[in-house]
Amino acid sequence: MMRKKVTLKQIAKELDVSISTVSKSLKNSLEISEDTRQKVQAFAKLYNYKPNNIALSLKNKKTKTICIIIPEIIHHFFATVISGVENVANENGYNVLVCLSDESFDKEVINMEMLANGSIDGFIMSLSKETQQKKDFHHIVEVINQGMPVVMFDRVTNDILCDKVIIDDNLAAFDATQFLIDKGFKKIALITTVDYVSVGKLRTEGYIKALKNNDLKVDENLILRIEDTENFESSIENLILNNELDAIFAVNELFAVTAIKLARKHDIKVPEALSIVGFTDGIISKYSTPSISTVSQNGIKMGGKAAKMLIERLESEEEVEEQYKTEVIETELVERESTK
Amino acid sequence: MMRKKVTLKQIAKELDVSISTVSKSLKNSLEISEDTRQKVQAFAKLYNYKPNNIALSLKNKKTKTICIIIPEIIHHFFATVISGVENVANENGYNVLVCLSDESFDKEVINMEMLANGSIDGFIMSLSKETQQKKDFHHIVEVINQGMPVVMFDRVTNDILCDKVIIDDNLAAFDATQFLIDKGFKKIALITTVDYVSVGKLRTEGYIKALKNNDLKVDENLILRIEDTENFESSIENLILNNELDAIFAVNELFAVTAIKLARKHDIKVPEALSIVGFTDGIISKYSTPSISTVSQNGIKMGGKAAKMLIERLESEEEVEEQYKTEVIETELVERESTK
DNA sequence: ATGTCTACCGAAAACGTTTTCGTGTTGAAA
DNA sequence: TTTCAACACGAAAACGTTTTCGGTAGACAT
Repeated sequence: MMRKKVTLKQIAKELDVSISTVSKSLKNSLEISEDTRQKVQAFAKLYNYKPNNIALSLKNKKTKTICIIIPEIIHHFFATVISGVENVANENGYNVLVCLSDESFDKEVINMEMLANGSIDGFIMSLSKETQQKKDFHHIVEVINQGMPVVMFDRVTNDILCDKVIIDDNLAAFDATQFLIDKGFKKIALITTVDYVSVGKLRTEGYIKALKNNDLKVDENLILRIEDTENFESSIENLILNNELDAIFAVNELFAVTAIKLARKHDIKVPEALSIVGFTDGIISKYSTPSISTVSQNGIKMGGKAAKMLIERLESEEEVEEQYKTEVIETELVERESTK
Repeated sequence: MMRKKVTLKQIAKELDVSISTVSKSLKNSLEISEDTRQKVQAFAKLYNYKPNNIALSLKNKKTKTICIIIPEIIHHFFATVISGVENVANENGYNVLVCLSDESFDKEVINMEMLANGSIDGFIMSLSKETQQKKDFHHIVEVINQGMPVVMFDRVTNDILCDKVIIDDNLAAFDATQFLIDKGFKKIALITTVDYVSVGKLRTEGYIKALKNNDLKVDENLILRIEDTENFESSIENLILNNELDAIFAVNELFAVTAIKLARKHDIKVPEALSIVGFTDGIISKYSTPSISTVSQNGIKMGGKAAKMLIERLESEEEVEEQYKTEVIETELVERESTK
């Protein structure tokens, strides 16, 4: 019952023809007589012959596999990106290798070096926090210099020339803040990350720009920058208690939902007494109570676009080079129950 | 600046030695003189030589890659499983290819056939709903018969002999129901899936067993079986309104959180007037308000175990065969705010 | 008999490794 | 001087393909 995979060589031997003949027959080459072709094809079908992908990869110098490196798969946003990548990759006959950097620089480097040796045709990646902090991108540069295309998404850097797909974090944050201002709120706090996280920094800038644009003064006391390792609950609690806030703009779901929880803890009603806007339209925003108004970044679309760009570069054959593009995926403010 | 990967052949030519000599030198073979070794190694380092993985795969008939096929990556539980798989895979030098079946039988088949031709060393998979419904497992049987190991997890089937890792869905549901009974609740409803979803069926059985065990009668009106495509909100709403329920046991997070939302809509307070227990400890349960008491199935552990079993089989060399094991991962009832 | 054309097929190279086996050179022992 | 081991290295096969380039046989015309 246990039938190992059959190879061209075995078929050739069995049928007493050459390997070439078998190969050509299976490809319906006209070089081979009708008779022989039929015979070979019948035999191949009987034994369920399928060409060995590895051998093909070696010959073609193409693996039809792309790798996506992300910091965390647990984050809903990254999961949707993978989903988007997988979709268009599959449509184009590519497989997707998933690597998790775990926000670690070393893991990112190891993964890239390990795979840049023929295993895959190209990378799609979002930088780990540690990499963004160190600003060390040599591993990426090296890969690109070897001629392997890289597409970066979401957490990108200007220090690397390659295709990118991002959202306009600055604008999205600007719009979200403006949305709160338009509702008449004056004291609008910001819960953000430390500045080395590229998207956090951009969103902070957007927030500030919106305030200035409306002649509201920027109060540093209302800006809470949260370190990654920090236990941030008490910081947020203080922010809420020490200021009579009208609204909060949080740069991710977790910060937003935590703010809601802590507000409720102190009997501050959301949205009646405090409005909250988050960032990233994930599970939390949709199912929390109240559900959270948030900036939706379409991960599926981002992943799909990134995959499309990568595959186009892979198949455009030979280096149109230096025509790197940065695609901006539009965001959308979805209004839910946490704002009034 | 653009330096393509260097091969043994190129090094050999450059240094005017044979390919064999280069290969052996890099492996520090004693066959080669100290002098030559140094020379070759220096040159290789200079040109950043790394062996080509594809060539190695072809030679060794091992790719050091395993594939995990899941129905959906968006589901938090599956994301955690991937995370677990990735961890132990990486520790053992394996890469992880992720395929999404999208709950579709055809995609599952295509993916497996596509990859079973040398691209990977083994599969870890959870069945798609459609596959479970059709009960057609020929693609999996074929792969196994080719000698490629398969580990199934979570959504498994008795029709296939292979390693498996599951939770005791029946027992977990039993315990959850018993937990509600112990609190003195009599009218306990069940929100579950249709029976062809293996885990849904098992959980339903556990619920029934617990009721019977406590001499509570099983009321079919209190059992809501939800079709996949169905818009289930109104069904749940009816369930809640037409019965004076004490508690609800839901077989997944989504059902649980929806029940909470609908109860609140009709001013039924959770947990004061209605207690709710869910299944799967994901984002929703943790961050919903009230947070949801739920059966936690440790996805990381499940994925890790599955990967471990697969890798052990891959490396145990040659068919200890037919010693298939089924590992049961223990679950845990985490008590939160949705029960009193 | 010679030449040419076509139909059909096989040998071999190539992709990049690893490994077995052989071979030539050296120096020392007999 | 002969013999033999030790040493250093290379040739070649193998993994499974695809593809180019010949080559042979027969048919037909000259």
